[in-house]
Amino acid sequence: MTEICKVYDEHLDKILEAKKKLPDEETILEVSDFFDALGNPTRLKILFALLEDELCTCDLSNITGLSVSAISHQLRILKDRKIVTYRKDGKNVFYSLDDEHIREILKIALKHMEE
Amino acid sequence: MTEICKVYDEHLDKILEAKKKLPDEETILEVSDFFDALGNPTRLKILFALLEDELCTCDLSNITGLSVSAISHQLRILKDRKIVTYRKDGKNVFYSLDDEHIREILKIALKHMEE
DNA sequence: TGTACATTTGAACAATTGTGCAAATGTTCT
DNA sequence: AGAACATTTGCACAATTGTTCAAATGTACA
Repeated sequence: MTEICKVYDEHLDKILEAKKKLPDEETILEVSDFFDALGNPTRLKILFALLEDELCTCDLSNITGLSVSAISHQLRILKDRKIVTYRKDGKNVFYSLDDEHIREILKIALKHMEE
Repeated sequence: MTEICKVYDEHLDKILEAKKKLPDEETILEVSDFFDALGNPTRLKILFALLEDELCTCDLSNITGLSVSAISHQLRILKDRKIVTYRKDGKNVFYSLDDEHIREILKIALKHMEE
């Protein structure tokens, strides 16, 4: 921090309170990674497609119109961040949403946009 | 798309269904912008701090330990994306969360991390 | 009007990100 | 083993992002 800014006495309580209740750095970074994973059009298309049913890498490439490689790269990010899971079946790898929170958050976000 | 990938007959229905239900490009981009705004540690700190109470730019700089300028840049993004609102009071500008969806989503995300 | 201070803005720069390409790996079937 | 095809991976490169610094703008008050 380079600039200095006077602390108002009457703000002091609120500042201390906010500092105290702020989640710790590690949690902030985790939540940030989570939202960051959702904050990309390709990854969102993947997730919205998976709302219906599990799909393989190739299906997702078809649905999104992006290269299989691009989809695979993005799936890795979603997998690493525990947003999707997968099961292998022969040559195919089927991806699906990891849990109910994802579904819930996607729904709220869509609703948020409509207003 | 350069790579071509054979469409399985038995996947065809699921692909068409998913394509049909996918939100349109514009909506996808809006939702993506929304999550993208939440996917950054500095902006998250701002939002978590605002869960308690409205705060001015200077307060937020204190709480996060970042320069006033950095905070102001990030506040502009949150403001543009309708995630925070503000009211002016003399020399100060007080920011607060724009609506209940934000609060709800932040809470679910925190819960999601704990599991 | 001038001073003090809160906030915003624009330029610049390093760091990160998303994609395609080419090659590697995995799996099934003959 | 070899062919066929789904998937993953590493590299490269353009595009985007977050921060700082310096300057501009806004507001209150003497």
